[in-house]
Amino acid sequence: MPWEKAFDEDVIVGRAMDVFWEKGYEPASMADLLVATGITRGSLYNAFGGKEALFFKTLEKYDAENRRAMLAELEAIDDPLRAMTLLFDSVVAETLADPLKRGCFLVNTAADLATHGEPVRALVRNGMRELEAFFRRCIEVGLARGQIPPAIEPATTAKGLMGLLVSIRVLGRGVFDEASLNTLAAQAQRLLR
Amino acid sequence: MPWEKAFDEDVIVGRAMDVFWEKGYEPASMADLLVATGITRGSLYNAFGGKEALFFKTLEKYDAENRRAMLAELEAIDDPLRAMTLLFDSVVAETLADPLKRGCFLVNTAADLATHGEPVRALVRNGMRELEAFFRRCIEVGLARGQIPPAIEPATTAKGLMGLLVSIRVLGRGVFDEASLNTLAAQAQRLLR
DNA sequence: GCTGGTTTGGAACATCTGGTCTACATATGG
DNA sequence: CCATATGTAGACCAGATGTTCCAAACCAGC
Repeated sequence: MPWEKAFDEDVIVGRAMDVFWEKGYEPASMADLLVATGITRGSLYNAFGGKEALFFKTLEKYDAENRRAMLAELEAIDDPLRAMTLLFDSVVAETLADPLKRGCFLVNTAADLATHGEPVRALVRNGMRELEAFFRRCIEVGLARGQIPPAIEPATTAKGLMGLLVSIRVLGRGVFDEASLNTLAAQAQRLLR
Repeated sequence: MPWEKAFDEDVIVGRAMDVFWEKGYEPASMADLLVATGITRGSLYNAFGGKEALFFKTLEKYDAENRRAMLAELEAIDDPLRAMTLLFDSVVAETLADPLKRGCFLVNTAADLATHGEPVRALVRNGMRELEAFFRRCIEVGLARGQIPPAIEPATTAKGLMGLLVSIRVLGRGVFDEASLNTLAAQAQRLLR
């Protein structure tokens, strides 16, 4: 009896993601979302429930397609030092390449956590925890292979690297120029020596 | 012929600052601002011109009373290493002490720069530049006094320290716990060795 | 004690907010 | 081929948004 939807939910979530990513939660209006997605109010509320629920879905999608996907790619690299360097370089390159200076959707949301409810907070915390865990694993492997000096502590250094990565994403939104962002990435290397 | 205002502009800006600091620009409504300041619409528009202009004034006040004031205090300390350590420890302590987890008004605004016009962007950039300059001066003095290894480059290391400080302020808003924030501060020390 | 320029309080405004509701379209199961 | 369950379109809603406006209150100088 049902009936096949006239749109692909995932495509709609993707378009809504662009809006939230660029503007943030509050400044993104329903009108913006309707124009960007191309569907009508009725369909949007029927399919997603409302602005907040849609936001959560967009954040989930971003987390899966950007953070998760990138970390998965990097995990596949056998050289942990190279993987970490590549992560920093990719993020800097991505930052410079985006004329809209949207930064990282996850980090933007983290900087604005007070606005959101527990589900969003949990998603952000989890994403960050996994990023930290990625760094820790890389360092541990690097230590085991003798690529990293034994004095380096995996857990604490991982937090430091994560901090620098977060700062690249924040300061990349209009405070720092290209040279300064590259300097930040280089400072991350120093934490591994 | 004029007539003395019934309120102290600076006090009003201070109260408005609390609202913007806690909620951010967009989510802070005029109604919020009127309640918090205790003045009426007419007075607010007459005295400040509007929401955007008022926001700018609150940011200026924050910059002067928090960032500027703190850096001035720290400049007065003769030991540059101690000054930098104190800065990190103070920021961590401040972060932990605030139950509202408001973070740093300047950093919050930086993470959200796209929302704002050139005046705000310039103010944020300037504040950040001065923070970086503070670190650089500290490092230079530390080098001259032999407290810091000669291999340390002042300009690049200053950017790294700034990055870690920014990340403490961002992640302190609900992502990291006390131990992790202290770890971040400790990682900053490692950039000076 | 006027008078002139300001400030104040608050009503009024147009627009926009996110959200609901209903009439209609559509495809599947019987 | 009809009944039904679901999806769509978009009118509609109440309330909030930032802003404007103006009469009344006010103080300083004449």
